[in-house]
Amino acid sequence: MKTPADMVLDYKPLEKVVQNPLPTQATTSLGASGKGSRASERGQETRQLILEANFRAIWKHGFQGVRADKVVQELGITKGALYHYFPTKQDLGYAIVDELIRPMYLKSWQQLETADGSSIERLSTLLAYLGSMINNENVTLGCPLNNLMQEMSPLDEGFRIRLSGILTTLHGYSKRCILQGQAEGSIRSTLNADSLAWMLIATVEGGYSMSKTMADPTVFGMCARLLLKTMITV
Amino acid sequence: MKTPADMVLDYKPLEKVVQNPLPTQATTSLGASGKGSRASERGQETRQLILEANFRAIWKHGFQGVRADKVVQELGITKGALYHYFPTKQDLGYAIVDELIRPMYLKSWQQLETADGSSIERLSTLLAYLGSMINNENVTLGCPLNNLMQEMSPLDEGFRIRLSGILTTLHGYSKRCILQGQAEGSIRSTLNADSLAWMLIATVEGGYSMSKTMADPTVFGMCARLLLKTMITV
DNA sequence: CTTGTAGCATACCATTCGGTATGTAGTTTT
DNA sequence: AAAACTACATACCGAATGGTATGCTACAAG
Repeated sequence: MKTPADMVLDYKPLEKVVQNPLPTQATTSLGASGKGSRASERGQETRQLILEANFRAIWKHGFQGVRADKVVQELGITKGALYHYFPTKQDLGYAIVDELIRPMYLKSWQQLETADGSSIERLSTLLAYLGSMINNENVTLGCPLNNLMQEMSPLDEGFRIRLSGILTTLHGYSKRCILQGQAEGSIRSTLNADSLAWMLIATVEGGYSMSKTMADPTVFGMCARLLLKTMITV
Repeated sequence: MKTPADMVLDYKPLEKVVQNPLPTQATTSLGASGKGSRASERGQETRQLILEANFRAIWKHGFQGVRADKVVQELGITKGALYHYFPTKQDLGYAIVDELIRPMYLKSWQQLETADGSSIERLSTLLAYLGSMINNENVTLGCPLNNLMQEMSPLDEGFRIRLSGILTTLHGYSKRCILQGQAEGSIRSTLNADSLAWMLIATVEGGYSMSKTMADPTVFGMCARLLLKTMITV
């Protein structure tokens, strides 16, 4: 019989969150953009292409390593379009965090509260899903959130605030899921829920980090499986 | 009475590993440098200054973000000296990993094998020591090793190999310490030692990462204390 | 004492980076 | 239909980046 800990590596991805990580278009600061007009539709499409291409570039090269004009050039777009939508590179970076990275992570971690099953099952499903995101091609790219945290937190307070906001939200989802699990009796209640929630996120991000540098997707799975095992009531 | 888990935050740093992280000068590629000569002594001193100043700069700005000539300028050294010792920026980066970062981490983690006390005490001491490295001034700088892993692993295989080598060594220390603890009966023997060793490193690095972005040194302590608690025999 | 060489300093250089200024075709508003 | 505005394209620009070329001094070896 399978324990929840065993489930971790059995999981098969059901959704393509990463491929289409945008729930709804965030409202831009354009005050009077026509709502259904052709031009603004095409414009938003271009804007979106710029965002997504630069997201992938940042994933690999880091924010400082990205040359935004070269990135858009490969889309057949020129600097004109780039600086039309994003006056500075910083604006582009903030938009990528707000409109791509944040929704992406909230969507997957929110399932700790909203999905079916027991707390420990939801945790197991999340960890399995996160593990399934890693493959041999992208393993050395690591976790986009973690990458950006490492690079930008000491350099730009705007980035740090945005990223810590995401972490705080993930921590909230995790903590409430853990508390529920402790009430259900599936999670050891001697473990402080607040600390355990931080440790969950830390182990996930750390596991990604290990897999990334070891160029070995299995390291994440080992961490995730063991983390789950240590949480479960003995 | 204090449990090992409580010890984590009680620790007071005994050694200044970071301030003087260099055990012995690594042999350079200089074939025929006089052993005790004045000139080469001064030369090695300059080389060392360049290494350490750039280490600190990389810690904050990342490897790509560092302008090595500006860094040495603040030491009153010019580009001539810099490029005399390090033909390219990459050479400088590799030297910093090999001669500063690697010895620094090996020295602290090796105590998992060499220090006195039970396995769980040595683990507790290490985690406490690592936690004591974080203060309000440097919290947003994070862990130099983790920073470099995140930034450089996907970009430069030379960096990745060096950094994964460090991780492998830390994993070895950890695993043997854990196995010994399981033999002693202080660490839960139902936990796979290999996986647990990875999880230890992942949680440490992840904890640093969380503290860094949250700009809150206590997060690391929460993760470390709880990690220890989940390992101990119940 | 000459010759070589380590240990720098100074000046120069091509490329790149992030950004600006300007033009213009199409679209929307009035 | 005129005016205004959006959505780009093109060309240009100053500063920074990473590096090179050269020269000069002190010391060490032969």
